Amino acid sequence: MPELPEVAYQKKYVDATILHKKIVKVETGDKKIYQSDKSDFEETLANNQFTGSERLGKYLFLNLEKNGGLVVHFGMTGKLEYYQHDEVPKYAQLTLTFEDHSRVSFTCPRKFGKLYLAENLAEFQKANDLGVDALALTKEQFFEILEGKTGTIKGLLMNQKLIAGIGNLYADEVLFQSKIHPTTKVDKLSEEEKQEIFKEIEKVLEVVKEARVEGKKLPKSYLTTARKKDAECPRENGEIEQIKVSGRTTYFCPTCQKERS
DNA sequence: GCAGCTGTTAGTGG
DNA sequence: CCCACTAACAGCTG
Repeated sequence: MPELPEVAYQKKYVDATILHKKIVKVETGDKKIYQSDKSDFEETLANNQFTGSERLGKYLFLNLEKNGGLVVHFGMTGKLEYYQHDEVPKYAQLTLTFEDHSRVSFTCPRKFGKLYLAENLAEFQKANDLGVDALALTKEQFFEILEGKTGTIKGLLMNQKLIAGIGNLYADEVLFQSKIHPTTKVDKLSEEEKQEIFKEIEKVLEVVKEARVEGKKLPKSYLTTARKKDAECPRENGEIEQIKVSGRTTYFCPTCQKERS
């Protein structure tokens, strides 16, 4: 459940399910998920309640009535599940029982997720060196971030310290929509190309977020729908290629996205 | 059986 | 310091 659009969906989900209910029981799981002592989480959450939520990049901040809030990072497989029955879902790493007997579990099979306690989101952002949220990014901020960078554009887009919220999938999508080769060095981009990438960051994330939140499919013109070996380019310009960029599997169309010499 | 995967981080090396 | 690459984390899928 990881990149910005999927976390936006989780935000909508918790807003509709777990707010304003008193937490009467806290059950914690594997210590590695918890970024501070489990006892701190138990003490903070018990007899408390969530009053709202905020998203920053791939992180979800669940505001508590007292003592700050709970921050969730979903890793690659984490999600929040709200339910009324007794069986706790498999791979639950945190389960909260509310006064009305309903429950929420943070499940995380691969245990790449993380839970934090924080005073507020701004403090958390600072403490964890997170960049500006990809959907709050202004053109001026984006151009400033690009200034003086020498690495690949894909590596930059995925760097959470610079821009928070874009991962492997949507970095590829933004570059496909912008018709820019993923290994293009940032200092080789023209002003028009930078402008185009900025425009597509906002567009791609809005379109995917809308699709995730409303449970709709992605447009056929999206690379994300053709993200596998031997797939056809959505613009029918040949076969999609797979390479490694910044250590991550990368899909692109060699015809639409020309490599820089 | 084995490789690969929507994420992050530590370590290495250029 | 910046950047690229690798391995590691753990479970599931093809």
